[in-house]
Amino acid sequence: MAIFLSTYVNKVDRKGRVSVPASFRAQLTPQNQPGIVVFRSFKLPALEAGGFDRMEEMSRRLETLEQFSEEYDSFSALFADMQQLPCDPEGRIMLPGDLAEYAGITDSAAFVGGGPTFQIWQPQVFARHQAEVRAKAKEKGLTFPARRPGEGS
Amino acid sequence: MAIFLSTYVNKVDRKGRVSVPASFRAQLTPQNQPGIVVFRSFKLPALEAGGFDRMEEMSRRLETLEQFSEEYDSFSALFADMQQLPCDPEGRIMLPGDLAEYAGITDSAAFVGGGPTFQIWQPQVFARHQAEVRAKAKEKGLTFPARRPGEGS
DNA sequence: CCATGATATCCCATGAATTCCCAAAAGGCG
DNA sequence: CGCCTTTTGGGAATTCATGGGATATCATGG
Repeated sequence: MAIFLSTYVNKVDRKGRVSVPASFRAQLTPQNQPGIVVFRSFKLPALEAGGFDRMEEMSRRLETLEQFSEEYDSFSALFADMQQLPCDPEGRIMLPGDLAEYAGITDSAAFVGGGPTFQIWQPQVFARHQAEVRAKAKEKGLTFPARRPGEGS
Repeated sequence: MAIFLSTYVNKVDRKGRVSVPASFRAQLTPQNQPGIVVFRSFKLPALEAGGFDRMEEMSRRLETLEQFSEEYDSFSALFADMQQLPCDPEGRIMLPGDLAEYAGITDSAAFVGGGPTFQIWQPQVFARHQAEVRAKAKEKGLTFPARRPGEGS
């Protein structure tokens, strides 16, 4: 299973292209489908992304929900919002205008590893968000590795 | 299970490379991935580090949480701050500038064994920290956790 | 069905940063 | 005292991000 780590900030050129970090690409190439799949995050001003296999996984999970339930509908709506972005030979993607706009991305983009998936942010917006999350994590005392649920300190 | 013991101080050369202590490497080589995973400690001016397997475990645990839940988010945020640092053939890693800066590391780094993981410190900062911790432990008369029922030897 | 313009894709070039490779110092051990 | 492992150093080769020009693809209107 692919694992996306660390944060990389790359430039968006005037044609709207951005390099996907090489280490992310390395996680993606094993797939049959080249490129990434992206959709707008529910909660955050950012884009959720992953390999094609990740979306297949989400599709399988969706099937565990009851069809015609409200939950099912809202998640299946996610798939309507997804776009598959192919990589060019140099490993870049073209960020469609509507997605870039949603995330507020203009001249550079932060690729943020999140384990099995990753996100794409406007760098400064991410920096603020990251600071908040880090403060919370500190409160909660998350460590490396995080304590297992049930394994009280 | 890898166990990291003792403290080693190695030099950082002008390219930003440091040797990982040979005994640490010996603990890491059994893994498929050569190299270590590092992130900034929440509480301390130091870097937390471990083998790649630690991180895979985190990723697996993350998969057991519901995506888009708050718990999932704060957990996956840890990955954004982690960096996988591969070893070169001589057993060195490249310490990225932002991490080195966070720990105040410039020309030498202390690798501090911490059992299943280890830390990387600026040597003098670590010396002070070490002294404090020992003093506190003595004061409090710390005890070591007993074995839990049901856990393997 | 063709012409036209805009968009997207490919291909190559450049500079910077990283990684490899070889080799010398330093330290440990018999 | 000499051998072996480990650390350290630097030059060469490679990878990577980025930019621009040329070519292909698509949608639109005629």
